[in-house]
Amino acid sequence: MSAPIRLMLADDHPVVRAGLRALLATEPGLEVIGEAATAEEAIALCARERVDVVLMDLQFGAGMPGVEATAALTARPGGPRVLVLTTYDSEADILAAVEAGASGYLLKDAPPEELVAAVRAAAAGGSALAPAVAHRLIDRVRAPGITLSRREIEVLQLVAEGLSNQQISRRLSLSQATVKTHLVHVYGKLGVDSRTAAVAAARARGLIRR
Amino acid sequence: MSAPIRLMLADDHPVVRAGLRALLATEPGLEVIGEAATAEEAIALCARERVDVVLMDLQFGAGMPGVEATAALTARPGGPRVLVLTTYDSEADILAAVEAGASGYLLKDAPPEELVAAVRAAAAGGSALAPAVAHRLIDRVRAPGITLSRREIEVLQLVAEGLSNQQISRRLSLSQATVKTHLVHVYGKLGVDSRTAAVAAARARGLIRR
DNA sequence: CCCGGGATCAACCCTTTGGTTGATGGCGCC
DNA sequence: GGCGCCATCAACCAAAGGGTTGATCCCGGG
Repeated sequence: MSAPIRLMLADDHPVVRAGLRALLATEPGLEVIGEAATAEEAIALCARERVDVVLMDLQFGAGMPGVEATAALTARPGGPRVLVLTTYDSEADILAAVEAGASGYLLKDAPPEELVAAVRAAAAGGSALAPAVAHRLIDRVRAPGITLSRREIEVLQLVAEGLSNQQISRRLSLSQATVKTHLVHVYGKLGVDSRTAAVAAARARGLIRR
Repeated sequence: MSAPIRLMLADDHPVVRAGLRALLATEPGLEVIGEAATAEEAIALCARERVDVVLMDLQFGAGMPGVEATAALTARPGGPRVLVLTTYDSEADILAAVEAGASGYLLKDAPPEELVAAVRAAAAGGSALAPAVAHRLIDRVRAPGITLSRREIEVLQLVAEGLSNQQISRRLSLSQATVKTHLVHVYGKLGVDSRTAAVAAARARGLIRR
C-alpha cells in the first residue's frame, strides 16, 4: 500500500477540530498530523511539515480569512491540497474558494462518509464538491434568471453593508445612475422591489456573504 | 461518588456531535448516553431515557428550532437541564434561550474546559454563561445607549427580512407613523441614518438574528 | 405622586430610492 | 457581422423613506 494521507485541520472551533479528528483518525490510510486554530498557524504548520490535505474553515474569528490562507497554500508548487469546510453554502464563498485554488467545498453538516470520500479524492488529485454545494452550482447554471453579474453582486454586497447609493457610487467610482441601474436589474432578477428585500433575498439564496 | 452525569447531544452537524463526544466522553463523571440530529429527536430521546443535561444547538437545518425544544424540555418537572451551545452570540438568541429555560449559553468556539465546567455546573443545578456571552450582556447593561427596546428589535428584524414600512405596519397592526418612529429611534441609538445601515449595524452588534 | 421611557399616532417637509426610457461602448459567441 | 449581455451614464417622475415636532396613554421606579 501507499503511504498514509497526511492531514491537517484548520478551524478556530476546538469542538470541530476534535470532531474531525475523531471521525478521520479511525479511517485507514488517513493520519491527522496537525491542527491549527488560525489561518496563520495553518500556513506556518504547512511550511514546517509535509501535509497532503488541509481541511480549512473559511471563517476564523480573527486574523486572516480562510480564503486567503487557501490562496497562499495552493499558490506554491508542491503545496498541500486544500479542502474548504464551512457552515454556509453562499455562492460568493464557493466561487471565491474555488478561485483561491481549493480542491473541494464541504459543508459541516455533511455526513462523515462524504467527508472521508472528499479527503481521499483530494489526496488523489481530484476535486470534491459536497452534493448540496454541487446542487447549488447546478441550480445557478440551470436557472439563469437568478444569476447576478459580478458587478451586481459587488453593488449588492455594499448595500448589505448599509451604504447608500451615493456612498456606493463613490466607493466604486461610478455615477449614482449606474448604481441604480445595477440595483434595478438585481430587483428584477430576485423578484423584489427594494434594497432591503434584495439583501434579504440574496442572503437567503446565498448570493452574498452573511 | 455520585452517579455519572447523563448527557445528550443535540446538533444537526455530525462533526460537532463527534467533537463533543470526543471532548466529553473522556471526562470522569460524564457519560454521553445519546445523540440527536434534530430537535424532535432530542425530545423523543429525553422522553425514553433519563437525561441530566442536554447540549442543545439553536439552529437546526430544518424542523423545530432549538429554542422551542429547549422550552419543551425544561417545561416539564423532572426534565433535563438544557445548555444551549451555538455559534452566534446574538443578543436576541441569548435572551430567547434564557427565557426558554436554558441553564446556560455556550459558544462553539469555547475552549473544552469551559464546556466541561458548564456541564458540571448545569448538572449541579447552577447556571453557566460563556465568558464571551456574559461580556455581551454586561456590555448591554453598561451601555444603555445601544439598548433597543423589544418593539424596536421586532420592527428592525422585519426590516432585515426585507419588509417595507407599510408591510411592517400591517404585520404588527400598527400605523406607518409608529413604524417610522421606532426606526428613527433605532437610527439614533445605532448612530446610522438608513434602514439598511441599521440592519448592518444591528447584525454586527448581534442585536438581531442573522 | 410625579417623572421618564416605551408605545402609539398625526402632519409636515425634504431627501433618497425606485421605475422608466433611452443611449453608448465593449466583449463574447454563433 | 450581428446579437445579446454587461457596464456605464442621463433625465425625469412617482413613491417611499427619513427628520421633526408634538401629542396621548400606560407603566414602573424613585
